[in-house]
Amino acid sequence: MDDDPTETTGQTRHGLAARMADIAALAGVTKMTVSRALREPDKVRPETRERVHAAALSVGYIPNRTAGSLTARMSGIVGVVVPTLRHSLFAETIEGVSDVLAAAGLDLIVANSRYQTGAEEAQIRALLGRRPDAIVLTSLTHTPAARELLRDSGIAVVETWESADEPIDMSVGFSNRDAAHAMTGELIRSGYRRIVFVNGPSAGNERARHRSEGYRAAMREAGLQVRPVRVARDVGAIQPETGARIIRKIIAQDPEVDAVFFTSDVYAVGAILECRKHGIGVPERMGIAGFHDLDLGRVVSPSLTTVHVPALEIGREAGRMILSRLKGGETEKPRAELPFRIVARESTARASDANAGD
Amino acid sequence: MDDDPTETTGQTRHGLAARMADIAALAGVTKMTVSRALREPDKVRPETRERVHAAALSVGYIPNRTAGSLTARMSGIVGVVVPTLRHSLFAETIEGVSDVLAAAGLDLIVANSRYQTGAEEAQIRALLGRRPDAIVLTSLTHTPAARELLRDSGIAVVETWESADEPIDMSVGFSNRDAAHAMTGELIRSGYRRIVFVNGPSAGNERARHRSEGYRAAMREAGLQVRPVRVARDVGAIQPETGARIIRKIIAQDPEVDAVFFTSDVYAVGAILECRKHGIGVPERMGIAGFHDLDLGRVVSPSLTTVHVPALEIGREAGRMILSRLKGGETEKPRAELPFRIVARESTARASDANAGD
DNA sequence: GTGAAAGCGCTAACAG
DNA sequence: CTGTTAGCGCTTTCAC
Repeated sequence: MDDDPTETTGQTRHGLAARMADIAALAGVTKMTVSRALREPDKVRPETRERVHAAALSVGYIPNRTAGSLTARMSGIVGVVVPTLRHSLFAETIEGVSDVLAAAGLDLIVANSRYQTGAEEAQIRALLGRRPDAIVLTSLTHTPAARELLRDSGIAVVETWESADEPIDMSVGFSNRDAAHAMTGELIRSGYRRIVFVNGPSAGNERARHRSEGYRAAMREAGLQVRPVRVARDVGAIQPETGARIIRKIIAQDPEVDAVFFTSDVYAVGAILECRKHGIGVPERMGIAGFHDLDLGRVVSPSLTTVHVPALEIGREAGRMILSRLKGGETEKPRAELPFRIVARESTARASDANAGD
Repeated sequence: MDDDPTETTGQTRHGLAARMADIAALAGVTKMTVSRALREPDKVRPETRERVHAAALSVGYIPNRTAGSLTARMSGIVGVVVPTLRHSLFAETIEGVSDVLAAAGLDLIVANSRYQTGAEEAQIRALLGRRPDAIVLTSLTHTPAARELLRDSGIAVVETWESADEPIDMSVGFSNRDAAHAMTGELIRSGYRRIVFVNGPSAGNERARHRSEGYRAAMREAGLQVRPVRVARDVGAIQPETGARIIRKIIAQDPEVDAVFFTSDVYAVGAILECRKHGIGVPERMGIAGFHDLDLGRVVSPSLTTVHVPALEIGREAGRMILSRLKGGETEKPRAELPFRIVARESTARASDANAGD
């Protein structure tokens, strides 16, 4: 034996206080054998293994992974940065990542950037201090410094939600352009012609740009007039009231509009309620569509037509990418694009389901 | 100088590869001075401090907190166990914890127990391997082993949501009993008399028991007949359909019932939709109330009367408790009970807002 | 199959 | 204000 941790106290330490050396002493082996018995049981003679396990159990020993990480140069930690946890979609993505990684013994450190790229950079820097084996980003945009930090770190990075034009490393998301295109097409097929798209704040936001593009392309392809994209701006969190305000404005300024496609279910639901309040028939007089497939849309009346986004599956796929990079030593930089789904409900179901074509 | 990390390569390492010794060499000081300059700048002469900071910046040095944790015997990590992330309330609580702790430089490891106490115990065990400075529990029940593990660990533990009868350490929640009592009272004041309470699965669930008690007490106090509490059971996640099914059953079996108080907004919303489908007037013929104040309830028609629970504030308070224990070295075991709020909306707003009295 | 030596990168504690 | 010494608790890398 190379050390006797009990020499001063004469007592074996219990629980978290117990060290590997305590177990070694109890089992009459060295730390190294304890380490093996716990992590690579096959490499230890069954009899020894039993003794070690019994000793560990007797004092409730839980190995200190902080110490382990330091030597092994693998922390078993994955960092996840989200703009907020109060948005069920990001929470779902985290749950997806967690599902896959927890099974592999990896722990998740979750940080939220409060929708500020500056804060995101700070969070990434803090995360890197923990020497994570990988980082998952769900935010929209990153500062150049953040990108450089991540690139230089050499660890696995998965950017999610956006299909980044120039990804740092790996990425998994869906096409916002195609989704907006598909939903616009759905509205056209339902007989709407004078369709307005309401976007979120577009400053430095690829997502917003892609969705606008999808809308415009679909309108052009159908030979319909591309109307100016409106921008929803709310103070703080996204609110239904903003959707209500916007649809009021649209109806006042441009009464011939017959459908509005909102970049978020929250706005769309606010718009539906506002229409009902003012006796504006949805879907007859006005079609309304949203984005995200939140629970809200299922419950509002008329129920909301929307785009279902693969939030959970994005998280799972991000987890899988990390695992294969970590375990398999894969050197590829996969970029996955997952399918979205148009969910047609009452808010665009015109009785006269007029066909777009002639 | 006590070491020269560049002796072999002759090169300074960059980014995450850089060690404190590299910075020390660059700045012409020892590691200890670098350590101080970075963590306790006041204890270092300004001139030296500048040199160290410049050196650190020049190679993009980010201190390795894993190593720091090992020596300092403080990991700066807080573990949070939630039953799921797909429930916005738990996500909100995490965000609250994060708000408070991130500002103090603490990182959150989030684990989810999938609503299984066995899994929770496993998650706690895994968490303890990281030697967190504190653990926040949002789950309902814990295995005896989990409680023992936590107690023996000696770290700060905050149990949230439930006001545990016999807390492991600290706790912050609200009174489910009082909340159910208050909502039942609200229904009575609105003129309802034959009120049924629909609970969640009550096996080993204090919360369910407390809510039942609150309902019963309020009914008794008003001299009304306490009706059998029904139990909602759904496979997997809580679903509106279950609420629909239950209200159908209630109306069929006990037609004189004039109000149903559901233990979750999700059930309540399902019930409202079901009533509308069958032309059962809400709130006239049937009052409906929920619990949690989810977004859903604001949007359904008629809008849902519910109990607002302080999810975010619970998280924040948990964070504050941890900080004061960690920083202040407080030795108390605070138990906070935060206020809920009855949110009266249309689903219980009888035109004949009959007074309960005679 | 098991052990001994060495050290991961940092900080506590004390010295000066 | 700065430095020295001595580990934290574990795993890597050879030996045997």
